[in-house]
Amino acid sequence: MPLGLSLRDIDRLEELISARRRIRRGEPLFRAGDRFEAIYAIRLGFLKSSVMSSDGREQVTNFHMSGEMIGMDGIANEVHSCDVIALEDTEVCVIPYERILAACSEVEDYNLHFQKLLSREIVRQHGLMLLLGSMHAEERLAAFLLNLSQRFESRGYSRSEFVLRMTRAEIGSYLGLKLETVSRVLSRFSHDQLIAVNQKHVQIIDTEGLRAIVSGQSTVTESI
Amino acid sequence: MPLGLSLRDIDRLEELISARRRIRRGEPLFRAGDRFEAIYAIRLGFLKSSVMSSDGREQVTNFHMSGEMIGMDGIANEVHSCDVIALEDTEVCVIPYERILAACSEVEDYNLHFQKLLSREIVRQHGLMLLLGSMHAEERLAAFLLNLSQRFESRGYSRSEFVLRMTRAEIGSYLGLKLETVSRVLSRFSHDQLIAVNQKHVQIIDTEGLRAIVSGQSTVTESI
DNA sequence: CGACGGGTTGATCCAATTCAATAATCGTGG
DNA sequence: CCACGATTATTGAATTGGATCAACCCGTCG
Repeated sequence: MPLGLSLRDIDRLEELISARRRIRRGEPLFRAGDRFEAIYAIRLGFLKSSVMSSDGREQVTNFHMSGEMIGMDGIANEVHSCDVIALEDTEVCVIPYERILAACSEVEDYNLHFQKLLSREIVRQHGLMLLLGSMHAEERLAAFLLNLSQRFESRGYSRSEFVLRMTRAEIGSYLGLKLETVSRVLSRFSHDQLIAVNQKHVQIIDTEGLRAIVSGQSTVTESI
Repeated sequence: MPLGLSLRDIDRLEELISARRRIRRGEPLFRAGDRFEAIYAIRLGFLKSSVMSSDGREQVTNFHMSGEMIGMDGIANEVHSCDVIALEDTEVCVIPYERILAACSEVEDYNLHFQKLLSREIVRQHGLMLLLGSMHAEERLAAFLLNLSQRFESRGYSRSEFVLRMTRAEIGSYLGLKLETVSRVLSRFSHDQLIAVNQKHVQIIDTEGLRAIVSGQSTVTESI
Protein backbone atom coordinates (compact mmCIF):
# COMPACT_ATOMS: atom_id res chain seq x y z
CA MET A 1 0.00 0.00 0.00
CA PRO A 2 2.65 2.58 0.83
CA LEU A 3 4.47 3.66 -2.31
CA GLY A 4 6.63 6.49 -3.47
CA LEU A 5 7.11 7.15 -7.10
CA SER A 6 7.36 4.76 -10.00
CA LEU A 7 10.55 4.81 -12.02
CA ARG A 8 8.68 6.59 -14.78
CA ASP A 9 7.60 9.26 -12.30
CA ILE A 10 11.13 9.73 -11.18
CA ASP A 11 12.19 10.29 -14.76
CA ARG A 12 9.59 12.98 -15.05
CA LEU A 13 11.11 14.80 -12.14
CA GLU A 14 14.65 14.29 -13.32
CA GLU A 15 14.83 17.78 -14.76
CA LEU A 16 14.17 19.25 -11.33
CA ILE A 17 17.03 17.52 -9.62
CA SER A 18 19.81 19.81 -8.54
CA ALA A 19 22.32 17.33 -7.24
CA ARG A 20 22.98 13.93 -5.79
CA ARG A 21 24.00 13.42 -2.25
CA ARG A 22 25.59 10.48 -0.51
CA ILE A 23 24.96 9.70 3.13
CA ARG A 24 27.00 7.14 4.95
CA ARG A 25 25.45 4.57 7.22
CA GLY A 26 24.54 6.19 10.52
CA GLU A 27 24.64 9.70 9.16
CA PRO A 28 21.58 11.96 8.94
CA LEU A 29 20.10 13.19 5.69
CA PHE A 30 18.54 15.90 7.83
CA ARG A 31 17.45 16.39 11.40
CA ALA A 32 14.39 17.85 13.08
CA GLY A 33 14.84 21.59 13.19
CA ASP A 34 16.93 21.76 10.03
CA ARG A 35 15.73 24.32 7.53
CA PHE A 36 13.57 22.72 4.87
CA GLU A 37 14.96 23.26 1.41
CA ALA A 38 14.45 20.17 -0.65
CA ILE A 39 12.61 16.94 -1.16
CA TYR A 40 14.76 13.86 -1.67
CA ALA A 41 14.28 10.90 -3.96
CA ILE A 42 16.16 7.84 -2.82
CA ARG A 43 18.34 6.35 -5.54
CA LEU A 44 19.80 3.60 -3.47
CA GLY A 45 19.98 2.71 0.16
CA PHE A 46 17.85 2.49 3.22
CA LEU A 47 16.84 5.04 5.85
CA LYS A 48 14.63 5.58 8.84
CA SER A 49 12.56 8.59 9.88
CA SER A 50 11.98 9.25 13.54
CA VAL A 51 10.52 11.82 15.85
CA MET A 52 11.62 12.57 19.37
CA SER A 53 9.35 13.47 22.27
CA SER A 54 10.36 16.29 24.58
CA ASP A 55 11.49 13.76 27.15
CA GLY A 56 13.69 11.90 24.73
CA ARG A 57 11.62 8.94 23.60
CA GLU A 58 12.26 8.06 19.99
CA GLN A 59 9.51 6.91 17.67
CA VAL A 60 10.51 5.57 14.27
CA THR A 61 7.81 6.78 11.89
CA ASN A 62 8.94 5.06 8.72
CA PHE A 63 11.60 3.12 6.88
CA HIS A 64 12.49 4.22 3.38
CA MET A 65 13.96 2.45 0.39
CA SER A 66 14.97 3.23 -3.16
CA GLY A 67 12.41 5.03 -5.25
CA GLU A 68 10.70 6.64 -2.29
CA MET A 69 10.48 10.36 -1.61
CA ILE A 70 11.30 11.93 1.74
CA GLY A 71 11.31 15.32 3.35
CA MET A 72 7.71 16.37 2.74
CA ASP A 73 7.22 16.85 6.47
CA GLY A 74 9.25 20.05 6.14
CA ILE A 75 6.79 21.86 3.91
CA ALA A 76 4.46 22.63 6.81
CA ASN A 77 6.77 24.87 8.81
CA GLU A 78 9.76 25.39 6.52
CA VAL A 79 11.63 23.30 9.03
CA HIS A 80 11.96 19.55 9.18
CA SER A 81 10.00 17.91 11.95
CA CYS A 82 11.76 14.57 12.03
CA ASP A 83 15.21 13.03 11.79
CA VAL A 84 16.09 10.95 8.76
CA ILE A 85 19.08 8.67 9.25
CA ALA A 86 20.72 6.35 6.74
CA LEU A 87 20.71 2.73 7.86
CA GLU A 88 23.09 1.84 5.07
CA ASP A 89 25.16 3.87 2.67
CA THR A 90 22.63 5.81 0.67
CA GLU A 91 22.41 8.05 -2.33
CA VAL A 92 19.59 10.52 -2.85
CA CYS A 93 18.58 13.03 -5.48
CA VAL A 94 18.13 16.51 -4.11
CA ILE A 95 15.10 18.28 -5.51
CA PRO A 96 14.91 21.87 -4.30
CA TYR A 97 11.40 22.59 -3.13
CA GLU A 98 11.33 25.91 -4.94
CA ARG A 99 11.68 24.10 -8.22
CA ILE A 100 8.93 21.71 -7.29
CA LEU A 101 6.64 24.58 -6.48
CA ALA A 102 7.48 26.30 -9.72
CA ALA A 103 6.98 23.15 -11.73
CA CYS A 104 3.67 22.50 -10.01
CA SER A 105 2.44 25.92 -10.96
CA GLU A 106 3.45 25.48 -14.56
CA VAL A 107 2.23 21.98 -15.14
CA GLU A 108 -1.09 21.08 -13.55
CA ASP A 109 -0.15 17.48 -13.98
CA TYR A 110 2.91 17.84 -11.78
CA ASN A 111 0.80 19.59 -9.26
CA LEU A 112 -1.71 16.78 -9.04
CA HIS A 113 1.13 14.34 -8.93
CA PHE A 114 2.82 15.98 -6.02
CA GLN A 115 -0.37 16.38 -4.08
CA LYS A 116 -1.03 12.70 -4.58
CA LEU A 117 2.37 11.97 -3.16
CA LEU A 118 1.51 13.90 -0.02
CA SER A 119 -1.93 12.38 0.24
CA ARG A 120 -0.53 8.89 -0.13
CA GLU A 121 1.66 9.55 2.86
CA ILE A 122 -1.41 10.53 4.85
CA VAL A 123 -3.21 7.35 3.83
CA ARG A 124 -0.17 5.25 4.67
CA GLN A 125 -0.08 6.74 8.13
CA HIS A 126 -3.72 5.86 8.65
CA GLY A 127 -2.71 2.25 8.21
CA LEU A 128 0.07 2.70 10.72
CA MET A 129 -2.32 4.15 13.23
CA LEU A 130 -4.62 1.18 12.81
CA LEU A 131 -1.64 -1.05 13.48
CA LEU A 132 -0.42 0.91 16.50
CA GLY A 133 -3.86 1.45 17.91
CA SER A 134 -5.45 -1.92 17.62
CA MET A 135 -3.14 -4.75 16.70
CA HIS A 136 -1.28 -7.30 18.82
CA ALA A 137 2.45 -7.84 18.71
CA GLU A 138 2.17 -10.80 16.36
CA GLU A 139 -0.17 -8.98 14.02
CA ARG A 140 2.11 -5.97 13.93
CA LEU A 141 5.15 -8.00 13.05
CA ALA A 142 3.33 -10.07 10.46
CA ALA A 143 2.06 -6.89 8.82
CA PHE A 144 5.53 -5.40 8.95
CA LEU A 145 7.16 -8.39 7.29
CA LEU A 146 4.51 -8.58 4.58
CA ASN A 147 4.87 -4.88 3.89
CA LEU A 148 8.65 -5.15 3.54
CA SER A 149 8.28 -8.22 1.38
CA GLN A 150 5.89 -6.44 -0.94
CA ARG A 151 8.10 -3.40 -1.23
CA PHE A 152 11.17 -5.46 -2.01
CA GLU A 153 9.24 -7.35 -4.64
CA SER A 154 7.99 -4.20 -6.33
CA ARG A 155 11.62 -3.14 -6.62
CA GLY A 156 12.64 -6.32 -8.32
CA TYR A 157 14.22 -7.97 -5.31
CA SER A 158 13.10 -11.24 -3.81
CA ARG A 159 9.88 -11.00 -1.92
CA SER A 160 10.69 -14.09 0.11
CA GLU A 161 14.22 -13.44 1.21
CA PHE A 162 15.74 -10.20 2.38
CA VAL A 163 17.93 -8.48 4.90
CA LEU A 164 16.56 -6.29 7.66
CA ARG A 165 18.67 -3.19 7.61
CA MET A 166 17.36 -1.97 10.93
CA THR A 167 17.92 -3.27 14.44
CA ARG A 168 15.30 -5.02 16.56
CA ALA A 169 15.05 -1.89 18.65
CA GLU A 170 14.21 0.16 15.56
CA ILE A 171 11.61 -2.33 14.42
CA GLY A 172 10.20 -2.21 17.92
CA SER A 173 10.05 1.54 17.97
CA TYR A 174 8.29 1.57 14.63
CA LEU A 175 5.74 -1.00 15.77
CA GLY A 176 5.26 0.27 19.30
CA LEU A 177 6.97 -2.75 20.87
CA LYS A 178 10.12 -3.40 22.87
CA LEU A 179 13.07 -5.05 21.18
CA GLU A 180 12.72 -8.18 23.31
CA THR A 181 9.16 -8.60 22.10
CA VAL A 182 10.25 -8.23 18.49
CA SER A 183 12.90 -10.87 19.01
CA ARG A 184 10.51 -13.23 20.75
CA VAL A 185 7.79 -12.92 18.12
CA LEU A 186 10.28 -13.48 15.32
CA SER A 187 11.46 -16.60 17.11
CA ARG A 188 7.88 -17.77 17.48
CA PHE A 189 7.21 -17.20 13.78
CA SER A 190 10.34 -19.10 13.02
CA HIS A 191 9.30 -21.95 15.29
CA ASP A 192 5.88 -22.02 13.60
CA GLN A 193 7.49 -22.35 10.18
CA LEU A 194 6.17 -19.00 8.99
CA ILE A 195 9.62 -17.56 8.45
CA ALA A 196 13.26 -18.44 8.88
CA VAL A 197 15.35 -15.91 10.72
CA ASN A 198 19.05 -15.67 11.07
CA GLN A 199 19.98 -12.38 12.65
CA LYS A 200 19.19 -9.75 10.01
CA HIS A 201 18.45 -12.25 7.31
CA VAL A 202 14.80 -13.21 6.92
CA GLN A 203 13.11 -15.71 4.69
CA ILE A 204 9.35 -15.67 4.33
CA ILE A 205 8.12 -19.24 4.20
CA ASP A 206 4.37 -18.97 4.66
CA THR A 207 2.95 -15.72 3.31
CA GLU A 208 -0.61 -16.90 3.76
CA GLY A 209 0.07 -17.82 7.35
CA LEU A 210 1.35 -14.31 7.99
CA ARG A 211 -1.68 -12.83 6.26
CA ALA A 212 -3.95 -14.91 8.44
CA ILE A 213 -2.23 -13.52 11.50
CA VAL A 214 -2.58 -9.92 10.31
CA SER A 215 -6.30 -10.33 9.81
CA GLY A 216 -6.86 -11.47 13.33
CA GLN A 217 -7.06 -15.25 13.00
CA SER A 218 -5.05 -16.24 16.03
CA THR A 219 -1.94 -18.33 15.47
CA VAL A 220 -3.60 -21.46 16.72
CA THR A 221 -6.38 -21.44 14.16
CA GLU A 222 -8.71 -23.96 15.65
CA SER A 223 -10.74 -25.90 13.09
CA ILE A 224 -14.35 -25.72 14.23
CA MET B 1 0.06 21.71 16.87
CA PRO B 2 -2.62 20.27 14.59
CA LEU B 3 -4.38 23.04 12.75
CA GLY B 4 -6.44 23.54 9.65
CA LEU B 5 -6.88 26.94 8.18
CA SER B 6 -7.10 30.30 9.85
CA LEU B 7 -10.25 32.28 9.27
CA ARG B 8 -8.32 34.53 6.92
CA ASP B 9 -7.25 31.51 4.94
CA ILE B 10 -10.80 30.32 4.69
CA ASP B 11 -11.80 33.69 3.30
CA ARG B 12 -9.16 33.30 0.63
CA LEU B 13 -10.71 30.06 -0.45
CA GLU B 14 -14.23 31.40 -0.28
CA GLU B 15 -14.35 31.94 -4.00
CA LEU B 16 -13.70 28.25 -4.59
CA ILE B 17 -16.61 27.03 -2.55
CA SER B 18 -19.36 25.46 -4.55
CA ALA B 19 -21.94 24.81 -1.88
CA ARG B 20 -22.69 24.21 1.74
CA ARG B 21 -23.72 20.88 3.07
CA ARG B 22 -25.38 19.91 6.32
CA ILE B 23 -24.77 16.57 7.95
CA ARG B 24 -26.87 15.42 10.85
CA ARG B 25 -25.35 13.85 13.92
CA GLY B 26 -24.45 10.25 13.17
CA GLU B 27 -24.50 10.70 9.41
CA PRO B 28 -21.41 10.37 7.22
CA LEU B 29 -19.89 13.22 5.26
CA PHE B 30 -18.32 10.48 3.18
CA ARG B 31 -17.25 6.89 3.57
CA ALA B 32 -14.20 4.87 2.62
CA GLY B 33 -14.61 3.87 -0.99
CA ASP B 34 -16.66 6.93 -1.95
CA ARG B 35 -15.40 8.72 -5.01
CA PHE B 36 -13.23 11.68 -4.07
CA GLU B 37 -14.57 14.91 -5.45
CA ALA B 38 -14.09 17.66 -2.94
CA ILE B 39 -12.28 18.93 0.10
CA TYR B 40 -14.48 20.17 2.94
CA ALA B 41 -14.01 23.11 5.26
CA ILE B 42 -15.94 22.74 8.49
CA ARG B 43 -18.12 25.75 9.23
CA LEU B 44 -19.65 24.40 12.37
CA GLY B 45 -19.87 21.09 14.10
CA PHE B 46 -17.75 18.18 15.09
CA LEU B 47 -16.73 15.01 13.26
CA LYS B 48 -14.52 11.96 13.50
CA SER B 49 -12.44 10.21 10.85
CA SER B 50 -11.88 6.51 11.09
CA VAL B 51 -10.42 3.62 9.17
CA MET B 52 -11.53 0.02 9.30
CA SER B 53 -9.30 -3.02 9.18
CA SER B 54 -10.32 -5.94 7.00
CA ASP B 55 -11.52 -7.80 10.06
CA GLY B 56 -13.71 -4.98 11.24
CA ARG B 57 -11.67 -3.18 13.86
CA GLU B 58 -12.25 0.54 13.81
CA GLN B 59 -9.48 3.03 14.41
CA VAL B 60 -10.46 6.66 14.87
CA THR B 61 -7.72 8.66 13.16
CA ASN B 62 -8.85 12.16 14.05
CA PHE B 63 -11.50 14.44 15.44
CA HIS B 64 -12.35 17.58 13.52
CA MET B 65 -13.82 20.90 14.50
CA SER B 66 -14.80 24.17 12.89
CA GLY B 67 -12.21 25.76 10.66
CA GLU B 68 -10.49 22.49 9.83
CA MET B 69 -10.23 20.93 6.40
CA ILE B 70 -11.05 17.31 5.68
CA GLY B 71 -11.06 14.94 2.77
CA MET B 72 -7.45 15.23 1.66
CA ASP B 73 -6.99 11.49 2.09
CA GLY B 74 -8.97 11.07 -1.11
CA ILE B 75 -6.45 12.76 -3.37
CA ALA B 76 -4.16 9.74 -3.39
CA ASN B 77 -6.47 7.30 -5.12
CA GLU B 78 -9.41 9.41 -6.21
CA VAL B 79 -11.33 7.50 -3.60
CA HIS B 80 -11.71 8.24 0.06
CA SER B 81 -9.80 5.93 2.35
CA CYS B 82 -11.60 6.67 5.58
CA ASP B 83 -15.06 7.30 6.96
CA VAL B 84 -15.92 10.74 8.24
CA ILE B 85 -18.95 10.85 10.53
CA ALA B 86 -20.59 13.85 12.15
CA LEU B 87 -20.64 13.62 15.95
CA GLU B 88 -23.01 16.56 16.11
CA ASP B 89 -25.04 18.41 13.51
CA THR B 90 -22.47 19.88 11.20
CA GLU B 91 -22.19 22.26 8.30
CA VAL B 92 -19.34 22.15 5.82
CA CYS B 93 -18.29 24.10 2.76
CA VAL B 94 -17.80 21.93 -0.28
CA ILE B 95 -14.71 22.85 -2.28
CA PRO B 96 -14.48 20.80 -5.47
CA TYR B 97 -10.98 19.46 -5.83
CA GLU B 98 -10.83 20.42 -9.48
CA ARG B 99 -11.18 24.03 -8.52
CA ILE B 100 -8.49 23.69 -5.92
CA LEU B 101 -6.15 22.19 -8.47
CA ALA B 102 -6.92 24.93 -10.95
CA ALA B 103 -6.45 27.63 -8.35
CA CYS B 104 -3.17 26.09 -7.22
CA SER B 105 -1.85 26.12 -10.76
CA GLU B 106 -2.83 29.72 -11.26
CA VAL B 107 -1.63 31.16 -7.99
CA GLU B 108 1.64 29.80 -6.67
CA ASP B 109 0.68 31.11 -3.29
CA TYR B 110 -2.42 28.94 -3.17
CA ASN B 111 -0.32 26.02 -4.20
CA LEU B 112 2.15 26.46 -1.39
CA HIS B 113 -0.70 26.98 0.96
CA PHE B 114 -2.43 23.78 0.05
CA GLN B 115 0.74 21.78 0.15
CA LYS B 116 1.37 23.12 3.62
CA LEU B 117 -2.07 21.95 4.62
CA LEU B 118 -1.22 18.42 3.51
CA SER B 119 2.21 18.52 5.09
CA ARG B 120 0.78 19.73 8.37
CA GLU B 121 -1.44 16.69 8.43
CA ILE B 122 1.61 14.48 7.98
CA VAL B 123 3.39 16.21 10.84
CA ARG B 124 0.32 15.93 13.05
CA GLN B 125 0.21 12.20 12.42
CA HIS B 126 3.84 11.88 13.45
CA GLY B 127 2.80 13.20 16.83
CA LEU B 128 -0.01 10.69 16.96
CA MET B 129 2.36 7.87 16.20
CA LEU B 130 4.62 8.97 19.01
CA LEU B 131 1.62 8.91 21.30
CA LEU B 132 0.39 5.52 20.12
CA GLY B 133 3.81 3.97 19.99
CA SER B 134 5.37 5.06 23.21
CA MET B 135 3.03 6.68 25.69
CA HIS B 136 1.12 5.26 28.65
CA ALA B 137 -2.63 5.55 29.09
CA GLU B 138 -2.36 8.56 31.41
CA GLU B 139 0.05 10.35 29.11
CA ARG B 140 -2.19 9.73 26.13
CA LEU B 141 -5.26 11.11 27.83
CA ALA B 142 -3.45 14.11 29.24
CA ALA B 143 -2.11 14.90 25.77
CA PHE B 144 -5.56 14.43 24.30
CA LEU B 145 -7.22 16.79 26.76
CA LEU B 146 -4.55 19.45 26.34
CA ASN B 147 -4.86 19.22 22.60
CA LEU B 148 -8.63 19.65 22.70
CA SER B 149 -8.29 22.49 25.17
CA GLN B 150 -5.86 24.29 22.93
CA ARG B 151 -8.03 23.86 19.87
CA PHE B 152 -11.11 25.13 21.63
CA GLU B 153 -9.21 28.13 22.86
CA SER B 154 -7.88 29.01 19.43
CA ARG B 155 -11.50 29.05 18.27
CA GLY B 156 -12.54 31.47 20.95
CA TYR B 157 -14.17 28.95 23.23
CA SER B 158 -13.13 28.29 26.78
CA ARG B 159 -9.91 26.37 27.04
CA SER B 160 -10.77 25.16 30.51
CA GLU B 161 -14.31 23.95 30.09
CA PHE B 162 -15.80 22.04 27.21
CA VAL B 163 -17.97 19.18 26.12
CA LEU B 164 -16.58 15.97 24.69
CA ARG B 165 -18.66 15.29 21.64
CA MET B 166 -17.34 11.77 21.27
CA THR B 167 -17.97 8.67 23.37
CA ARG B 168 -15.41 7.01 25.63
CA ALA B 169 -15.13 4.24 23.07
CA GLU B 170 -14.24 6.74 20.36
CA ILE B 171 -11.66 8.43 22.55
CA GLY B 172 -10.27 4.99 23.31
CA SER B 173 -10.08 4.04 19.68
CA TYR B 174 -8.28 7.27 18.87
CA LEU B 175 -5.78 6.76 21.67
CA GLY B 176 -5.34 3.03 21.30
CA LEU B 177 -7.09 2.24 24.58
CA LYS B 178 -10.26 0.49 25.67
CA LEU B 179 -13.22 2.54 26.79
CA GLU B 180 -12.94 1.25 30.35
CA THR B 181 -9.37 2.47 30.52
CA VAL B 182 -10.41 5.89 29.28
CA SER B 183 -13.11 6.06 31.92
CA ARG B 184 -10.77 4.94 34.66
CA VAL B 185 -8.02 7.38 33.77
CA LEU B 186 -10.49 10.25 33.60
CA SER B 187 -11.74 9.26 37.03
CA ARG B 188 -8.18 9.18 38.31
CA PHE B 189 -7.45 12.64 36.89
CA SER B 190 -10.63 13.85 38.49
CA HIS B 191 -9.65 12.34 41.81
CA ASP B 192 -6.21 13.97 41.54
CA GLN B 193 -7.78 17.40 41.00
CA LEU B 194 -6.40 17.72 37.50
CA ILE B 195 -9.82 17.91 35.90
CA ALA B 196 -13.47 17.72 36.81
CA VAL B 197 -15.54 15.30 34.76
CA ASN B 198 -19.23 14.90 34.54
CA GLN B 199 -20.09 12.57 31.72
CA LYS B 200 -19.28 14.52 28.54
CA HIS B 201 -18.57 17.74 30.36
CA VAL B 202 -14.92 18.34 31.24
CA GLN B 203 -13.25 21.11 33.16
CA ILE B 204 -9.50 21.44 33.10
CA ILE B 205 -8.30 22.43 36.53
CA ASP B 206 -4.56 21.89 36.45
CA THR B 207 -3.08 22.41 33.00
CA GLU B 208 0.46 22.26 34.29
CA GLY B 209 -0.27 19.00 36.03
CA LEU B 210 -1.50 17.53 32.78
CA ARG B 211 1.56 18.81 30.96
CA ALA B 212 3.78 17.20 33.54
CA ILE B 213 2.06 13.90 32.91
CA VAL B 214 2.48 14.17 29.15
CA SER B 215 6.19 14.73 29.46
CA GLY B 216 6.70 11.62 31.49
CA GLN B 217 6.83 12.88 35.04
CA SER B 218 4.77 10.23 36.76
CA THR B 219 1.59 11.32 38.53
CA VAL B 220 3.11 11.00 41.95
CA THR B 221 5.96 13.40 41.34
CA GLU B 222 8.20 12.55 44.21
CA SER B 223 10.24 15.47 45.52
CA ILE B 224 13.83 14.31 45.61
C1' DC C 1 42.44 -10.76 22.26
C1' DG C 2 38.90 -8.08 24.86
C1' DA C 3 35.18 -4.96 24.51
C1' DC C 4 31.01 -3.63 22.75
C1' DG C 5 26.82 -3.45 20.13
C1' DG C 6 23.22 -6.39 18.77
C1' DG C 7 20.40 -10.49 19.53
C1' DT C 8 18.15 -14.31 22.13
C1' DT C 9 15.87 -16.25 25.95
C1' DG C 10 14.09 -16.89 30.73
C1' DA C 11 11.68 -15.23 35.02
C1' DT C 12 8.98 -11.90 36.99
C1' DC C 13 5.99 -7.99 37.08
C1' DC C 14 2.54 -4.70 35.95
C1' DA C 15 -0.49 -1.77 33.07
C1' DA C 16 -4.16 -2.35 30.48
C1' DT C 17 -7.67 -5.63 28.93
C1' DT C 18 -11.43 -8.52 29.77
C1' DC C 19 -15.43 -9.86 32.05
C1' DA C 20 -19.16 -8.41 34.70
C1' DA C 21 -22.49 -5.79 37.26
C1' DT C 22 -24.67 -1.37 37.89
C1' DA C 23 -25.94 3.33 37.03
C1' DA C 24 -26.87 7.37 34.42
C1' DT C 25 -28.58 9.49 30.18
C1' DC C 26 -30.81 9.77 25.81
C1' DG C 27 -34.22 9.31 22.42
C1' DT C 28 -38.63 7.86 21.00
C1' DG C 29 -43.24 6.99 20.75
C1' DG C 30 -47.59 6.46 23.22
C1' DC D 1 -44.82 14.44 29.57
C1' DC D 2 -43.39 10.20 31.08
C1' DA D 3 -42.00 5.44 30.51
C1' DC D 4 -39.09 2.19 28.39
C1' DG D 5 -35.41 0.24 25.91
C1' DA D 6 -31.02 1.31 24.23
C1' DT D 7 -26.82 3.45 24.49
C1' DT D 8 -23.12 5.29 27.27
C1' DA D 9 -20.45 5.53 31.48
C1' DT D 10 -18.53 3.94 35.86
C1' DT D 11 -16.39 0.71 38.80
C1' DG D 12 -14.66 -3.77 40.61
C1' DA D 13 -12.18 -8.30 40.14
C1' DA D 14 -9.57 -11.40 37.56
C1' DT D 15 -6.55 -12.15 33.71
C1' DT D 16 -2.94 -11.51 30.45
C1' DG D 17 0.13 -9.64 26.87
C1' DG D 18 3.92 -7.25 26.68
C1' DA D 19 7.41 -4.80 29.52
C1' DT D 20 11.16 -5.13 32.56
C1' DC D 21 15.14 -7.10 34.53
C1' DA D 22 18.81 -10.07 33.83
C1' DA D 23 21.93 -13.50 32.01
C1' DC D 24 24.18 -15.02 28.13
C1' DC D 25 25.68 -15.60 23.19
C1' DC D 26 27.64 -14.13 18.96
C1' DG D 27 30.22 -11.46 15.64
C1' DT D 28 33.02 -7.62 14.69
C1' DC D 29 36.31 -4.20 15.18
C1' DG D 30 40.09 -1.72 17.28
